[in-house]
Amino acid sequence: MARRPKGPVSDTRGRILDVAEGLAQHRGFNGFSYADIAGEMGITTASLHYHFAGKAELGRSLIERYAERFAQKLEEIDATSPDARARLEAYAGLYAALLEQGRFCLCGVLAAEYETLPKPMRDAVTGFFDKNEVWLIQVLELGKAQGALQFSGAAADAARMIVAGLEGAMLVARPYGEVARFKAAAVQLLAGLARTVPAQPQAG
Amino acid sequence: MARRPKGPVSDTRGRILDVAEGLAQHRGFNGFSYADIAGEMGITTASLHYHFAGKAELGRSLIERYAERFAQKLEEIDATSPDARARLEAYAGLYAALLEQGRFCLCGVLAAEYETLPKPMRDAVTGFFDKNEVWLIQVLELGKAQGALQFSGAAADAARMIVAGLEGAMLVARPYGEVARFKAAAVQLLAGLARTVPAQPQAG
DNA sequence: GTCTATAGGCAGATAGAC
DNA sequence: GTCTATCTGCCTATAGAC
Repeated sequence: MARRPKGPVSDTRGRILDVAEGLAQHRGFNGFSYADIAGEMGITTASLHYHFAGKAELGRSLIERYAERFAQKLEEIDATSPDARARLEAYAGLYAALLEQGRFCLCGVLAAEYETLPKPMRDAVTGFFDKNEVWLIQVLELGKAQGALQFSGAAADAARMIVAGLEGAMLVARPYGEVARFKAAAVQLLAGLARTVPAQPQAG
Repeated sequence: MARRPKGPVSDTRGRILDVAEGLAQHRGFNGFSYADIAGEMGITTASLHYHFAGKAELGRSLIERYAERFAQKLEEIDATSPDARARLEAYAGLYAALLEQGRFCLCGVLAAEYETLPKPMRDAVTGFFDKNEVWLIQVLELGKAQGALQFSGAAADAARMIVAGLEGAMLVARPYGEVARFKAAAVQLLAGLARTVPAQPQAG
């Protein structure tokens, strides 16, 4: 498993996706053009059309590669951290790492312009969130069984709150250009799930 | 106070803003054009330019009106709910009401395309979030004093988590078109701040 | 695979009549 | 205040040479 469908055949395709991903993360899908990609790469827009029939197809590939890589990182977390709480922190760490690279969650950005996206891209975006949710549910249920995590209600609701909280923290941190804003919100968010709270141990 | 700078002089200006606001919320600022507004209103783009010199100025007016109205609603909450927890719930209710009208937070959408926005719009967006934060800090500190709310760390961090959580819940609910998704996440979020938790009273 | 050249459409914006 | 007419520039996309 984990074998790549495409080898490093020409890798122009990959470099196009690299550039496009950065542009999409920073400017949104409606905020960049083929000319922007071509300009940054030193090629022409006609060349881009050789690799991707149109912007819609490029966009779909963009999300699919992004989601694939994200899923790989989740697998790595599973393999590295047996503890549910550590897994959650590593999960938040994926978002923080993005911000520290001066990037943002591609699907968070695309969610904001969801209605303008071509259908294949829309499906890929929800697919990404669905996968995140499934993974988080499994972590949350493990954590509950381990006695390391607590939450009221269904694991699915808690999972959605985590995705929402992290995506939102990233979204709001963006205008300020402050990674610290994201981190403070993330800590605050996960603190609500930790069973042993370090702060005021107010026995009722 | 609270006197409007402009009376209902011609109100074409206001109707333009109404239409543009809906378009911006649904498609993002880069996802609609003067032609879209004009088409929806049954006028021409030249007429739009009479009321707003350019799209940048229109955008700035859009945010300013939005922020003004939001601030008014916060004042109404202050006047209506003396209790801090009720205020927080009313605050989340503002977001829920937007979604139920099939709308989204204008500034949340704009935050996602922040880097592409003209400078005056960027300042207006951060101004909106700043105002939210200031209001929330005051509510959180009141709640702490009342003994109705609890949170670890600074009130400012908790405030930012609330804004992030609600904006994120709205963002992620959007691709699914499910208001319930937002509400579940919001409840989950505020539950972490309530001092008396209704769920498992697990005395440790 | 990459190029030049170009099509056809839409963007934001302006001049000037009414 | 709203219109017609028009400009310039950028957009995605294609044809066809190399």
